[in-house]
Amino acid sequence: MVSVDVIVLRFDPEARAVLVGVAPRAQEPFAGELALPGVLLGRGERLRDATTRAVTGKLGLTEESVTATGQLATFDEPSRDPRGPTLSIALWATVTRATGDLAVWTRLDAVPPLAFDHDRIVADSRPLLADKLWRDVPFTAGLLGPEFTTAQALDVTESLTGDRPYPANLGRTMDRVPGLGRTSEHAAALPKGGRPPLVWKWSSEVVRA
Amino acid sequence: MVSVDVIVLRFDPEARAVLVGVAPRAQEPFAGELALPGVLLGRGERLRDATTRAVTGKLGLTEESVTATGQLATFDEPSRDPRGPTLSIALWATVTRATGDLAVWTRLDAVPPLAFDHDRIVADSRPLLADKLWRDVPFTAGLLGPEFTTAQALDVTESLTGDRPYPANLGRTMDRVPGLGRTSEHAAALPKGGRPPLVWKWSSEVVRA
DNA sequence: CCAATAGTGTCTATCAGACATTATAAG
DNA sequence: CTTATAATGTCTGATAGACACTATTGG
Repeated sequence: MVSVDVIVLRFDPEARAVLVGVAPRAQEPFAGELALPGVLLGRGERLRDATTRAVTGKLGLTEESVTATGQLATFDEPSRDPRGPTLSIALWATVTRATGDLAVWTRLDAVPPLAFDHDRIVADSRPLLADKLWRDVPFTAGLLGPEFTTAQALDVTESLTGDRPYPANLGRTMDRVPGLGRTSEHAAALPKGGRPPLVWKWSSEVVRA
Repeated sequence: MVSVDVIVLRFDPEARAVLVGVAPRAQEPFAGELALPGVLLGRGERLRDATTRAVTGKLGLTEESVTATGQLATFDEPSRDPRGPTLSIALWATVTRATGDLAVWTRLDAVPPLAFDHDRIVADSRPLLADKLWRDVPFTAGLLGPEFTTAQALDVTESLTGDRPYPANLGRTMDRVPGLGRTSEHAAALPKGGRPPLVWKWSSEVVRA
């Protein structure tokens, strides 16, 4: 018995934070409690397919809203599922907002208690996710989307690593990310005033338009 | 069906290189061909236990010769096993020389063609292993043993990363590894002359004496 | 002494961290 | 002009890379 449990991440520009998608469980065990979206891996099924199946089935998102996926680690505690010993392969998925969204979105830095050993999965995975930012291009592009502002990049970095870098330093980091470049465009003016932030874009090889 | 395939590593001071333990397969498919030691994961079995089972069963080493283990990645290509779709969880194990050794030891930088998708597992895992050296303490200590010389540290680094660092620079790296320290001891004199190398040791919290 | 090996001091380039200063917007 | 936000120039300290020089052994 192998289950696939997914840490679904989305950047919310309004909340200025990275959110994790969880959902109340429909069945026992832990019925009604919040849990990471997970499915049992089918025979011969690819991990990538099981990941989108979990995201669409348990969170109600569409297949197109999944922008990137990847592996995290495997959890093998035999007592992690009260129904019997199961292996859990933890994966990440980055998604965009979609219609039919049934998920409960919680800030990555304040995930509520979850069913099974999902608290542990989230806790163990956080440093792995923080490490991917600006290093793993599909992850970073999936999370931030095809274009974004410096201010949003700061928010995402703060959500994942726990502290906010200086803008000048983050700019240097981003200049070294392959496929990412500054544009001369400025984003729309802010509601409360202030200088409009610069827009960054991925080259066409990295993200499909 | 979940199989556990292990990259078994041992440092050979005579060969001055890191070696990988493989063994000819006893059964079809791929009978007679070299392969990584692997076993099917039992129901409720821990990955760590399956790893030692593979190392002792397929390579003939003893349980005590396994000094450390850990995860690498999961391979899910459905056609990787001609008997049908299986998942392979790749793990690493560091071992010491043991009596009853049935393994074929090949240099990590010259692994011969292997059965299944094991060539791919080795290729994909190499950068992961190189990354662990001097960063993952159990891995490094398991590979080098409780004490070792600067010259051996250079050999291991060259085997894993592909190039040989300058001794002064590697010394600085090692000074920053928690639990590792220089001693004032010198190793035995070398056969061909030359200054005897310094000995490094792990503190007692890191390795059991 | 010479050949072989190892250890150490130090110069340089690069990078991460930190701020002060300047720029652009709304009210 | 004030408040709010963003961008940039630049100083400092840490680290990685490179290499010359010194040290210790066997023959």
